[in-house]
Amino acid sequence: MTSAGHTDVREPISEDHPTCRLRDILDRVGDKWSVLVMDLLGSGPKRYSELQRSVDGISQRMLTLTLRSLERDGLVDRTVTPTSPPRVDYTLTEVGQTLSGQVRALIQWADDHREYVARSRLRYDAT
Amino acid sequence: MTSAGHTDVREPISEDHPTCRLRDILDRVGDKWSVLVMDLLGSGPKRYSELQRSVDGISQRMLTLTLRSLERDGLVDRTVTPTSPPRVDYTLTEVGQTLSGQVRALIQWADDHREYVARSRLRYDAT
DNA sequence: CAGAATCCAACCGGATACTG
DNA sequence: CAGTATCCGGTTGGATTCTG
Repeated sequence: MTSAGHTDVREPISEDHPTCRLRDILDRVGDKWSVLVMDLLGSGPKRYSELQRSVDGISQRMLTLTLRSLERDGLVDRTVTPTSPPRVDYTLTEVGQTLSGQVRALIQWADDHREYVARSRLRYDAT
Repeated sequence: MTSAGHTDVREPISEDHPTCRLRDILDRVGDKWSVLVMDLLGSGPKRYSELQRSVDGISQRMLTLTLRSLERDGLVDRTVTPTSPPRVDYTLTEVGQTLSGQVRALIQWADDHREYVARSRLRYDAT
């Protein structure tokens, strides 16, 4: 589109290619902590400390960054109860739940093909 | 399961938690280049140089690493034609195609919610 | 053409310490 | 309790050079 002279080779993927504009969504799904947190929130609202205890190995820093990011994207709601000490609850939004569903489908795929991938790797590594 | 004394708090996510064993699959989906390469291969076999031209901005190093990784997992087939100069074609395997389908579903989700996410971010950043 | 190998800068994320 | 701020080591990936 930008220049002439192409034959039948696909256009290079650039900024306005659909796949690229979806990068941030894919990053989200690929993100270790986001997936784990969304998975936990899928079973109901959780407090900050609850998440920290449940997501094994997550640092305070990463939990906060992950929640902020999910909140920014409208996937998670943050509810502050200004008691003392303060209480903060996190919930999946409706849209967050639909993404969570997609992730679950992906997890299903992985489950269905775990053996296959494992065997492929063994075979490949034997070379 | 490992220790007593829990109330109703979920078990911490550990190595043998399903979500963790699927980490490598999610990493694959979240990987910038893997998704782009699989997307391209979805429309038919491609040569190495063809991929390099089509995937805008990918370095030789990353293209090779990505293809090796996809091949290792049994998602991509590599066919060498030992002419001179050599010719190498890459194709999605059957399993690779099914994953590609999942990714497409995810891309569909992102398409359906792009506006929502964009607006969420604008609102959040305005704070 | 299709890679392999090396080098190095940038980013990521864990650990730690501090706060309203 | 629910964070924020700072430091810093490890990994990632781009640029470059070389090869069958």
